[in-house]
Amino acid sequence: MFKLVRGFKDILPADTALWQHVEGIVRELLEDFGFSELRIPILEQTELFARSIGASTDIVEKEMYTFTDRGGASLTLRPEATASVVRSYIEHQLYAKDPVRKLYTIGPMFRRERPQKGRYRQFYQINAEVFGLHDPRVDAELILLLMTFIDRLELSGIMLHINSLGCPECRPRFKDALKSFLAGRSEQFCSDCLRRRHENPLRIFDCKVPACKEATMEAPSILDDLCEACRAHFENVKRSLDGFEIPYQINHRLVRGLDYYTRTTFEVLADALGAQDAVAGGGRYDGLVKALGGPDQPGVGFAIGVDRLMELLAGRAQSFQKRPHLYIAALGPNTQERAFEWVQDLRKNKVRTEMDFQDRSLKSQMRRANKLGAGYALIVGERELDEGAAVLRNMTTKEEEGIPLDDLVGLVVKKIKPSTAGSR
RNA sequence: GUGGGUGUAGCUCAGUAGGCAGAGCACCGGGUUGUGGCCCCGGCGGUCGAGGGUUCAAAUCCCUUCACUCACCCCA
Repeated sequence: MFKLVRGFKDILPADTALWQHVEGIVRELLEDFGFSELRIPILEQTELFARSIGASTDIVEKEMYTFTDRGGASLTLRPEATASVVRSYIEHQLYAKDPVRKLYTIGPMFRRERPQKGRYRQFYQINAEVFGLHDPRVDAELILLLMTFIDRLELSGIMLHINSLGCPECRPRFKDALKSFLAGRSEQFCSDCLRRRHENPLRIFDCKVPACKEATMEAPSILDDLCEACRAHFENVKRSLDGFEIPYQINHRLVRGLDYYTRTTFEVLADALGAQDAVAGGGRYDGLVKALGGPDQPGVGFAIGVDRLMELLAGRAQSFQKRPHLYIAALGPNTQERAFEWVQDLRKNKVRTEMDFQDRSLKSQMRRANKLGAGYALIVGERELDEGAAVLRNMTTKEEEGIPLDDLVGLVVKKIKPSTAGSR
């Protein structure tokens, strides 16, 4: 028997209605905020990711699905979306007509990590990116969009963390300060941190080992070392968030995994999740467009981890399942033939209709109507054919009434349609 | 890549001094010769993850392997 590839998963019919619902909400919201959808491919040249994410990051070094295609090119299944969006923005010169662009994209990403709760090798992200604007209000607006989305899903136990990572002006300065702080304390850190100290010192703040956490308590904070422009930017973001009345926590230990981030960074954490508790994350990446060969245009964006979001919504899936409006219980071959025609005509009228094809007992058919959650059952056997009227039963009130066969479809549509608005 | 936990019916899981593979749910049928949910009865359904070993006898003991899962790493 064939099985799923490790770390990959099927999203089964029981869950797809919920996925569609969530995607519907976010699409509507994004478009209200002025975003347009961009559909990008799943494959890119490997070099794109090495240049954007950072050649020495774990993602690029050991997690990408990279292969050589038959023409000899090195291609990679995208591990994230921003690089592709930027590539597209540059390649099609979307900035030429208007440098200010708000783009979103939804789709799967691929990273060959060891799977665990909330982490898959193929996972889904909703990405939103804004190009061409330096204004800190744009950062805040993006966060507002994200939190509004979370709000609409009625999630609780959610926290927003924000930080600033500075810019090429002030971050190197801070890195040096941090390095010299760490210099004399190597015995206080775990082996991972000692490695991080060289590769990406900011990552030390991310360590989960209690001793490391404690050892960094007195470490310098990037927020104290920001240059004047970055400080002002961060203050403005906070002021806007306060204006929106969005609660947030300033977390100077918040670090991004990808190299391209500058200034504002943020993460949405959910305490109902396990170790992988970040539902969304993002920030500003002012140098990326230029670094990838485009004009010197700034960018801000975020990614929502859809799989993790779904984990938080688990249990709600059932209420989004589509249920038939009508189940036709037909008894005997003659009535089945008539019923088959009615089913098609009713569907043309947008009445979700099901019937039985197995010539089963009325009891069985009623059971099935009930199981499917049908709003109504239409019962028709030889007796009804003779009398010229079928029985329409309301499955919740149990009320029954005769429906003349000559205009059955029309009458059923009239009878059922008005009440279907709220039914699923 | 590292460490822990778990693999028995479609699902959730019982089942060790080694001795005929079980329950609940789900599914199908019946109780009601034409009316669903509750109840009752019956039925369907398993190479006990895989391979090897010990034994008269292995779901159970031993070895190997695979998968799933949680955590580390890394990250949405």
